[in-house]
Amino acid sequence: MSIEKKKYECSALPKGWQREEVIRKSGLSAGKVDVYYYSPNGKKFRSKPQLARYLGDALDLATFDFRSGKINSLLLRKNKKQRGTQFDYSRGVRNDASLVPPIRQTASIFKQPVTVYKTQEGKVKTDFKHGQQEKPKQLFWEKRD
DNA sequence: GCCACCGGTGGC
DNA sequence: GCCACCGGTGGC
Repeated sequence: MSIEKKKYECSALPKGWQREEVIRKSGLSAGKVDVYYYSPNGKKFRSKPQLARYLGDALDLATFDFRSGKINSLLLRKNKKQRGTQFDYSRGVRNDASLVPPIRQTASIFKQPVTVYKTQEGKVKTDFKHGQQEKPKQLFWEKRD
């Protein structure tokens, strides 16, 4: 059947991430479009908070519009409650700018695989459905040519 | 048991 | 009233 389902690369995200639109075909909400994302290793994401938890500090989603899959600077103003653990990057901090948000989303700036470790910040909510803590994981891959 | 899918609602 | 988010479950 021709259920509209499309899964494409998402340009606003690092290489390998895909965005999918699924149109609901029945029920009261028939016609509504659900948006999902898939990490390079195939994990499915249903919401921006879920994405943010997974990406941690590796990518700043502040201007990322989950629904459209694009960067929308208007989100900066209307931002919801931010965790207190935000770092003020605008001061004269000397950092390796390429590794610290905000990260340019257009280019593949990671020259090597990036591994993110879950740190012991905010307590994760009690979701033990999967029985184990997430292991360190590779979030993106280098483009090969 | 998993997961794709629609329902329900909290927060705006 | 809308809609982002996520709960719950039917169907496999």
